[in-house]
Amino acid sequence: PDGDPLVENTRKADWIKREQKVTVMISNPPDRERAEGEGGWVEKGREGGDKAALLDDFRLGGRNATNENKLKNLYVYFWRWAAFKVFEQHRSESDRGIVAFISTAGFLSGPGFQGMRKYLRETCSEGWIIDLSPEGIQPPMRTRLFEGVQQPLAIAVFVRSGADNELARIRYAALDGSTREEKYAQFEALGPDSDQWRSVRQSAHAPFTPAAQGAWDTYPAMNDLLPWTVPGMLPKRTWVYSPDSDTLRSRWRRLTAETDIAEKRALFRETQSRTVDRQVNPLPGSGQRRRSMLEAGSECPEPVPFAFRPFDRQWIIPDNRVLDRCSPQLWENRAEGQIHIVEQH
DNA sequence: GGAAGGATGGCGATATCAAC
DNA sequence: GTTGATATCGCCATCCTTCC
Repeated sequence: PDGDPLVENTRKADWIKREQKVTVMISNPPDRERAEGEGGWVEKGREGGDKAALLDDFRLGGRNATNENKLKNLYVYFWRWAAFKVFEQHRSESDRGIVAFISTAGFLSGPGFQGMRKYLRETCSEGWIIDLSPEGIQPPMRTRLFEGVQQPLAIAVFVRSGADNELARIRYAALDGSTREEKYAQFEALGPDSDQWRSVRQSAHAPFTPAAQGAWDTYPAMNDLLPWTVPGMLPKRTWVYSPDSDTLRSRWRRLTAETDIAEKRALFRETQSRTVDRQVNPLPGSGQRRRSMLEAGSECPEPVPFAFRPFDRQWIIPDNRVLDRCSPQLWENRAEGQIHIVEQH
């Protein structure tokens, strides 16, 4: 109701968020992936408005669009809103501002965030990246600044000090202490003029990670030497591979002998793309007809050896009905004497 | 004194989404 | 139907406390 102090405060806060010029924004934005629909007008644009959604400025579209579902994350919505509020909304009054966020570090180098990096480089004059988790995903407990957070984290400070056409000059430093306390000590010692700062690559889409020292960048990339790559198989069920092939045959017999349909579905481990009754095209080169698991007999397709992991050779059931992603190109190029190189990601 | 069960951390696996 | 990346998910060994 009117007059309620909480309501009044909320109105004032909304007014500041909507109308007031904000020069400095400091925050630890919430993080949640798959947050489509929770970004309000930042994500979807205003209803009936003719302007595109703010988030579109973080998108490259085209071939990169397949990676850009990663932008549907609460922390990205907050980044985009903060950048609008500080750098864009009141540009005619003042062209200066600072956004300083601690958030997950995915935007530093993820391919889906190339458009976000381009925006920040083009909008800002300078940037500082403090990588809090150079260990990568799931750092050891003792080095985590927040114990419950398995994701890599980073502090990013971006400054716009006026209109210019130069890309932002960005520096990078990592806190690589082996304990939380060491990291805090490194952080305390870090200042704007410290000599730990390393320059970040200059091009608009490049990761916010340091440029290579020495000759590394002059070496040929893996894709230059081996231009043909395909993803490996992703069965989405663990029973289809095993270190020995007899285990696979007995599992197959157990599954095909099951007459209770609910039990059969459970044993099969159904997913969105593979169910016991779905008709599935055969693997390339197998010459079988399109059929479902319900028609399968007790005879297991002859297991074939495959590279489960580097240096870990196992056996797999070569049947597309049990493989969510069989990687058809891989099967098409399966031939006697063919050599495959496994690239770890 | 030993069984039971919760809490924790290590480790590898997998569900999920939209674009294509 | 296929694809890439992830403040996840799930299993399991270990440690610790509680209970009988």
